Parts: sequence; structure tokens; C-alpha cells
Amino acid sequence: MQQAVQVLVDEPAIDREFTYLLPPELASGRVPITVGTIVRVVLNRRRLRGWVTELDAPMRADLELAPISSVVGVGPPPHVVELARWAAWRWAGTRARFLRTASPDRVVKGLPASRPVRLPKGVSDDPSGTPEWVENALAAAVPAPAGGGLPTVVRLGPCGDEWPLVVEAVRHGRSLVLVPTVAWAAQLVGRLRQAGVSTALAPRDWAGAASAHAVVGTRAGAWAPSGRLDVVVVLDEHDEAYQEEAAPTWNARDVAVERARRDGARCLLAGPMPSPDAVHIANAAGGSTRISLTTAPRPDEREAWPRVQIADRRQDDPATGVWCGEALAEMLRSDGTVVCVLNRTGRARLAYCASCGELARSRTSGRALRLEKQQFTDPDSGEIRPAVCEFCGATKFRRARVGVKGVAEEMERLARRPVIQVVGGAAPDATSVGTGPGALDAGAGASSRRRQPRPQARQPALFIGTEAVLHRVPSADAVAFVDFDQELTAPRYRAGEEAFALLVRAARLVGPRSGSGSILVQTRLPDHPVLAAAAEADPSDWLRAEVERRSAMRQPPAAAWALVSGAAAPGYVENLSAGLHAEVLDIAGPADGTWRIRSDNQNVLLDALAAAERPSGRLRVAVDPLRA
DNA sequence: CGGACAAGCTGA
DNA sequence: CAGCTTGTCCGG
Repeated sequence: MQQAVQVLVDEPAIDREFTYLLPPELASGRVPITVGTIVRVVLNRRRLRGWVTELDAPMRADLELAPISSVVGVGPPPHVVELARWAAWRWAGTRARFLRTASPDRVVKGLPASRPVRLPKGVSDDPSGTPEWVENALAAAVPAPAGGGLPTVVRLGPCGDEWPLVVEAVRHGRSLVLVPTVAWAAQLVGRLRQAGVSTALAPRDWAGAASAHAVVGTRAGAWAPSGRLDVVVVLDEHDEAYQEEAAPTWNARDVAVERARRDGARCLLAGPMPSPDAVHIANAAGGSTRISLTTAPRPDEREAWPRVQIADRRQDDPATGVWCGEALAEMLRSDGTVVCVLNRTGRARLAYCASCGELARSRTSGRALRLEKQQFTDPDSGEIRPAVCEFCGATKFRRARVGVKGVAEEMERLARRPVIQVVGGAAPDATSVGTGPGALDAGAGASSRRRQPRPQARQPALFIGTEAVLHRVPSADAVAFVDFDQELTAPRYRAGEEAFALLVRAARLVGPRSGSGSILVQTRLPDHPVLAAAAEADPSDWLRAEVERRSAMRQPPAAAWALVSGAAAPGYVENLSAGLHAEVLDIAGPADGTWRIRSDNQNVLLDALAAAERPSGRLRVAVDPLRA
């Protein structure tokens, strides 16, 4: 009698399993047939790839089963196939999408034999020893039996050394370490190997990850084919690089946390600024119990932040310059490497009081108000009120409006040296097209020769650019944010978090407090919690306020959101509102063809999304997207 | 998704 | 009513 297996075809639009016969010659071939094995099948005259999802599927007497055409190669191990099932629920996507991410990009015919676990002897010889707080962090992350453990949040300054944490992790067993960039991953892999730890870079060395003691990976690394893990570490867990922008909007940190939970592994969410999401995850399922937080000792954390100088623009005479205050002017005249950041979005229109300099902001959300014809418009509530300064009662306002190009030209005159403009795609590693970096010659704005600026750390230079500049320039003596209010008041619920992340990046460019580097922030909101946190090298107060605000405004992670759009959206939303828990769903829309479904309980939302029937046609469901 | 097949529209 | 478009269904 022939064996039959279930196969999930690699066609997200189909998202169904089919039964196929497994011919004996394929069952005993070179590639072992397990759950996850990648096969080729014919479905409706089309040849498709697919994954085996079940061995020994029941025979179907009612139809003539087709055989599997061929075995392509090794696929994700069974527990990762299960993880993909969970992720499909968690982000309202199809399993095929996740299994693709979890599969090797080239055919793998066999895995290397699992090497005997060799604990890193070399690293334990480190004369300085393991810092006590690192030991505490690992100890705090002891997994509860039966996968009930919660992650520990670990806080260390932006220039702090994460190496002891990584060493301590691999010492505790088989580890998965996630980092936001390939460069960082490669550097960690090299260091671990040098220390004698068998290490694979995921997802690049897919097959190697199956047997390595330590796996270091970027976003897709969360899907590495490792066996049962003992420790999961996510470095810079706040970094947006972990989140997939296209639907399904999955986040590698969250996948890693779930993986740790399933394996009963210790889980550490580390970084200089714990994200509200991490706090939520570590916060015993949203209850009010205290979160597990380990921080580097205060002196260490303080040392790991550079000095942050806050230039209060309210006190500057507007006549001296629209974009440049005294402190910045002085910094520009210095002869070190200076990086100026200006996220010029032409649409950002800020208004500030002509007499006291205070920025006009919404009382509820803190977002910048729009000034139109002597009236303020609140971008959140749509409320309109007369333009009167809340602080001094004056009625005259000025508009702040600055762009990279104009500033670059003035900056050259001021600094008396060439300014290198770096404007590019927002994605740090993406090759930018069109607006690629080019050098500006002094005075001449229109240099026709465009070339990559190979930023040399040795040679002092003056850079200006959008936040992309923080990804391109490796180090600097100073970083200046020309107009930080734009970041602080951007019309996105994560604006504060993103602004803080920029300061973290800047901190890494200029180095720790004991060095000579510094950050300068021009602002009309000098008391903003984000700025206070960076200046004090302590994000505690900011985090507390941010978590409270998200909770009060029912924003993620306090509430779960799903944005639904596409041709099939109207029918799908109708099915949702007719569903079982419709009364606890908050359905709003459509606005620009997009509905927003909200619930205070994530499980309720996700179960409802999964239960509602999807009409045929294009449908995009984005769960907790970054921008909403 | 993409092929099959049915139902609807058009023009000589 | 052939010849074409448009829509719905379904796959092992």
C-alpha cells in the first residue's frame, strides 16, 4: 500500500493543503521525507513547489490521488512549520508566506551532521570575567516549565558592549541571537567563531544553522532551522528593521519570543531603549505585575551615552537664522566630522509663537498643529480653534519650514568648507535610486558629477542629510539634529519611539561619554521626555510615559490593530462584523479604502480575523503595522 | 494563482 | 450564433 502525505503548495493565494501519493522511490531517496520537506507537485496542470505538512495522511477513496513529482530538498524542520502556523494566525497571513521565509533560498540536499555541542572555552577565559548584571539578566530569564516563561528586558546604553551578554548566552546552551543588520551579524559571527563557538549566520548559511551551537541572524534569522533552543537574544529589539513592512507585517522579535516560549528557552530582549512592545510582552500577558527588567549599572549606562546638548530654539532670535542657532553655528565652524540630520518632508508644517517661541501642539496627542488662516487644526481630532499661543496668549505665529538643499547651501557659507549631502531611501541597506548621494562643491550647488561619498573617518568632513546619513557615515565627532521637533511631533503613533531611535543611532556615531563626541539637538520642545531620556542617559521616565500614553489612546501594544484594504475588503469586513465577537471589535472606516479594526484583546482580534471568511480578490490585512 | 467553463454581449 | 469578454469556481 502506498503512503499519502499532505502538501501545502507555495502559492499564498491558494493557502490550502492537498493530498498526494508518496512513491516508494521518493520515500527512500537521498532527502529524508519529514514535515517541512520541499517537494514539487502538479496541481491543476501547474507545477508548484510545496511543503510536506503531514506524513501518513489518510487515503482518499473518493478521488484519484496524484503522486508527488519530485523531492526538491530539505525544508524547515517540523517545529518551524508549526511556528509558521502560529505566525499565520498572529499576523493574519498565509502559512506559505512564512514557510518561504523559513526555507533555504537555494536547494539543500542534506544537512551537515549535528556537531557535538562544544561550549565556548575560550570566551570563559576572559580575564575581565562576566559582569554581574549580565549573569543576573540570564538568571532572570529562567524559563518556566511547559513553556510559560516570559522574556526579560535588558537595558544597556547605545555604546555599551553587548558581547558579555552574547557570551553568557552561548554559555547557557544552544543560542539564537538576532541583530538588525547583516554587518552586525557578520561581526558577531566572526567574534564567536574566534572564541571557538560553532556559529552560523542566518539566513545566509541556512544549512549550517541547523547544526551550529550559535545562530546569529537578521530578521529572517528568526526562522533559522535550529533545533530546540536554550537561549534567545534579540539585540536592539526596538529596531524597526525587525518588522516586515508589507503584509503580513510580522516582527522577528515577536517570532523569536514565541520560539523561546515553545522551546522553554531563556529569552532576552536587549537594547538601549526598551520598546513599549517589549514591555508589553514581558509584562505577564498585559497584567499589572512588574516586568522583568535588568539594566546595566547606572555608571555604565551613563558612560554608554554621549553628551547630549539641547539647543532651545525658543530663545534664539529668529532673525539670526531660520534653521541655525548659536550652538549649531559654533559646531559647524569646528573642524571635526560633523553630521547634520534634517528629515525634510516638505509637508511638515510647524508653527511657533512669534513672541515666546513655543511650538503649537495638540493638547491631547502632542502632535504639531497645522496653521491655516489664523486657525489651528488638530491633526487627530480635526478640531479647529483660533491661533492663540497657549503659553503667552500672543496671536502671531511663524512657520518653520526647512529643507536639506537650502540648508546645505547656507551651511557651506557658514562653515567655510564643502558640505556632503546624503539624501536617499529610508531603507538603510537598500541601494538608493535617483536621489543618490552626491558631493556639493563649495558655492556651486549644481555639481553634475555624482559619485558615492566614501565617507572616510580619518578625514574630517561635514555631512548633511536625512536620517539616511546616520546609516552611511560610520563615525563622527558630532551629530546635530537641525529640526528635531519634526520627529517628535510627526503624525504617527510611534513618533516618539522613532525619534528616540534616531538619538540612539547618533550616539553610536559619536561614541561614549568619555570620548570627545557629542549630540546637538535643536528644538522648541526642550522638556520632551525623549530628549530628557537621552540627556540623562536613562529612558525609564520616557518609557513609563509612553506606555501610559499608548494605553490611554488605545494604541499598540495596549490595543491590537488591523488595517484591512483591497478589493475584497468590504466583503471581509462585513463578515467580520457578522462574526462571533463582533461586539467587542471596534470597526472604523473605510478611510481611503482602508478599514481599521481594533480590540483591547489581541486574541479576540486575531481569532476574529482568522474566523471571518475571505471573499476572493485582493485582500491586505496588516496587523499592528508600524505606521497607522 | 491561473485554467476551465459558463454566462453575457456584439455584430453581420 | 460564432467569437469574444467577463466572472466564478476550484485544484489532490
